Amino acid sequence: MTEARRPVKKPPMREVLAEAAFQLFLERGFERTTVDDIVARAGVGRRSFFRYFPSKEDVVFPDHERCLADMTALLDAADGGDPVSTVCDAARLVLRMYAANPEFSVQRYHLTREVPGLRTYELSVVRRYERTMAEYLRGRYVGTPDGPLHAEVIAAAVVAAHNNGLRSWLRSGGEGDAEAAVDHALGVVQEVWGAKDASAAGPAADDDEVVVVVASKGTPMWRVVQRVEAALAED
Amino acid sequence: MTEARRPVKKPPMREVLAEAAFQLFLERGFERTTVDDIVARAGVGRRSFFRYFPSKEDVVFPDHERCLADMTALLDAADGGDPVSTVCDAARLVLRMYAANPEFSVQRYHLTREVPGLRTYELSVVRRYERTMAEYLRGRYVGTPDGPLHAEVIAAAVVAAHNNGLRSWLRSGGEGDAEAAVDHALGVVQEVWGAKDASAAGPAADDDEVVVVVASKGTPMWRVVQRVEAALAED
DNA sequence: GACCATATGGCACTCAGTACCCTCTGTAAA
DNA sequence: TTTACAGAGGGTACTGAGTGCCATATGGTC
Repeated sequence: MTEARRPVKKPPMREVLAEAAFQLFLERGFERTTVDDIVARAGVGRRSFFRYFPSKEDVVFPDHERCLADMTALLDAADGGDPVSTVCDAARLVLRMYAANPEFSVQRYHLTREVPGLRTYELSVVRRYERTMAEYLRGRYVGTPDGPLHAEVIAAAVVAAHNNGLRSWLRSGGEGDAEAAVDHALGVVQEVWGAKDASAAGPAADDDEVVVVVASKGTPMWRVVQRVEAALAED
Repeated sequence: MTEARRPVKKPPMREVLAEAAFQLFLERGFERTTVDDIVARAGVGRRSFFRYFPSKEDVVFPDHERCLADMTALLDAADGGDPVSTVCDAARLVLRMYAANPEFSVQRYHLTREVPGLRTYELSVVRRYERTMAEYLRGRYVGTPDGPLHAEVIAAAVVAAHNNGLRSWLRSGGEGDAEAAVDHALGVVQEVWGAKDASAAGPAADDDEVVVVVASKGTPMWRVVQRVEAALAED
């Protein structure tokens, strides 16, 4: 058996296409760039483009498919623990994908803001993350009253919080601390919906321990929640 | 030529097109129906279709544009009161639009479930409602810490809750009580995020009144919230 | 009648996406 | 070596959505 060494001869066509497409999108805009323009710059046949990307929009989000798979794997592997906390970890997976390529993410952000077709496409991508999280939560909440409802509301809240933190980082040009922004945003959701990490924080406090909260009537609920949360967090 | 007699009452072309299109979508499916099929059945020119509907998908959601305008008007006219409660009222506006034509809504629901293109389009529509609500909340939360974040999270939660109630009604074939389903779902969100209607429930309780809640550590936050809320609601 | 605005139809065009078939190249079996 | 095979990429023609432009009604006004 003669094994021929195989030095990587060509850069993968997928990357060549994505690179050429992104350059053109930045130069002329998404809508004024045709698929023929892309394949011309990439020096390949038109048919090849659609072999690697099912649509022109897909080339703008080349890594989401893998990230969604990662999230599914993370949730499948998650055992016990606060469901909301687990889902927040799943959201952080998406953030890290963005943070891995700051300049690309920022450019894509501006591109997506301007092109309605890309905004819509991004929505469908985000929706898949949300559904994945909601599915996981639904499994964790079986038997509890309004389990599916809670699952969907919490997933939506987590996604909204994540996106808020992510966008504020993207608006800053990728300069600030993305993790911190998202952690803070997710914290707001966890304060309200999370079971608090009592069960995960070492020896759980006795169930007999109690906290007392005093509030005046009419206080906005999330203020009450913040105080309750603070009280429950005390050690 | 000499055929000058035309007592046609001029049924609005928009409705004629929407009717013809929906019939065909139910008969052959959305993707196997071309715009040419639609205009042929409607007996009008192809160009007229795109005059009334910017895309083939739009004809499936002919009333959302008006509903969005209604929601904007409602929020513009809203004064004072609990912001979350106001936004929930805005969501109920959408529900009532669906409930006004149960059979149409149910058929459209099944159509949308099956056709990816329609699902994506619906996402973009829902997103516009969500942004409208978030925009309103952002205005109401100016000056409060993390106002924009709260605005987006609450809007997302309200939309998710609304859609949960709406979908459960649609799945039932439009038989049950849509308002009740959505009210219950929105109630879950309001329990957590709402300021409770103390300021809107007649003579507000004195700010000096207090409630005391006792909870064991590790209690899921929303259980705590339910009890706090119940306590705050007492008269 | 002439005049004007609006509504509609017709036609041609661009471009995304698909189906089908071709070539090329490297590999394994005869 | 020849043959057979497989997989990557190229080429062509087609469908169908959406747009621009222009011609043609229709209805109202002076």
